[in-house]
Amino acid sequence: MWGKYYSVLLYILEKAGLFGKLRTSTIKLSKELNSTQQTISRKLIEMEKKSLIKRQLEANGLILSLDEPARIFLKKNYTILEKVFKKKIRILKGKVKSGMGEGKYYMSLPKYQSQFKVKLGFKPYSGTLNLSVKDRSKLLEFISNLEPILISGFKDKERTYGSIKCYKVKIKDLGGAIIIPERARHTQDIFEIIAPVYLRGYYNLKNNNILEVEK
Amino acid sequence: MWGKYYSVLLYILEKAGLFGKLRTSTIKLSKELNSTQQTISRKLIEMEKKSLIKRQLEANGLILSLDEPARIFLKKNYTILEKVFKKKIRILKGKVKSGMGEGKYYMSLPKYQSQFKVKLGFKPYSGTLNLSVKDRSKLLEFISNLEPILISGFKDKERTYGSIKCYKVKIKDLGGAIIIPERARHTQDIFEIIAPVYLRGYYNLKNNNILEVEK
DNA sequence: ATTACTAAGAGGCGAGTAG
DNA sequence: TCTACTCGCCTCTTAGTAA
Repeated sequence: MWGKYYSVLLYILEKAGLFGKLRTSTIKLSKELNSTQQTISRKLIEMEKKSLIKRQLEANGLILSLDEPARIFLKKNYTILEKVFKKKIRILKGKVKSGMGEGKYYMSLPKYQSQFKVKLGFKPYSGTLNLSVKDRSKLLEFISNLEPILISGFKDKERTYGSIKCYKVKIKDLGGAIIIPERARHTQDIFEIIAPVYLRGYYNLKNNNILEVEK
Repeated sequence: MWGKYYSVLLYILEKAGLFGKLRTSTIKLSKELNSTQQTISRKLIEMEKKSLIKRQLEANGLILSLDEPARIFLKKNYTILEKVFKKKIRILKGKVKSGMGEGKYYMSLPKYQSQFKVKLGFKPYSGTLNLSVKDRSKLLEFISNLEPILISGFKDKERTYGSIKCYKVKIKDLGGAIIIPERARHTQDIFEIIAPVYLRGYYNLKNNNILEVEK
């Protein structure tokens, strides 16, 4: 609806707040918004006509403030964004699945192991537990506001071992981590977790049991 | 920067979340966003080229999801809006000023008095205290997230008495209210408060003393 | 210094329509 | 049905410039 004016509105909001006044000039605005003096001048006039802003000409520039319809418009935008960004998912449910044993192999490599111990604060059991989610987006959303811990990759004579991103989580009463190899097929809906113990044994897990991972 | 695509991005975000997928069609989108099928089709292609979205053609429509740059862009927008809308100002400072005695006259009118008692929960002292702020925007911002309580106006033989908006506040240890007559000169930087007692006497206030009004 | 008009060119929009 | 192309129309942008 007023998308054309959105960047200007947001700029005024940021600099002056909902009710404040902003001393500026069309030249300054054009630089800050990657536009031209002429375009800003015209837009401000249009916005004033549409009651989006109040505009006051001064000797060396102008004074701008938001008008009521713009305040309502921006608030509505905020409400939509807030719904998404404030929703903090605390729990991710996964279904226990069998892996192919690659996890066990990689976890056993000393160059990874030593980093895990230092960066995660525990010495992981030398194997991973595979969990599946309905949709990979669930996993991505869950980790999106977690701090990634980077385990660096390395080379030996034969091949290259990629780096791994870890996200610390709680698994029932244990501290553990979700691990995501940097270059892996990100297509499937399976992720791996590690913990100081053999999780399958420790919690007596069978395939297709549900396990909750918590922030 | 991507203002042109903002409404589409916001729509996908709202319907699918940051990582989710949205089954839709260009026709459906065009209706929801007040545009045309052609324009939406073109925009989606452009957005895909700019890596704003992922776009998957299906037999009867398409599947859309946000791509990383769009997630970052939307998050940045949210952060700016959040700073403004989350900032809850809890205290408003005002400087005590002399009024012209009109406050006392209006507050004494029984048709206002009875409403104050019922709607505010206290019987106000029959006078108002005038406070000035540096800038009226401070006042507007302060009351912007408070619930207005409407005191209706009335007529007698001689004239009309306008309605009044009240906002409950705390004044030190007292419950009181900011009162804003509906049709008053909104130009000046003075507002009035009422309380169950004569505030000037109760707190021994002199002109130009600072008084804090709290939510 | 400013703001803002003019005019020409760039680019977005949408009806018609193909696949 | 659906998506997406073409093309005429129209709006928006911006250099030049007046005030």
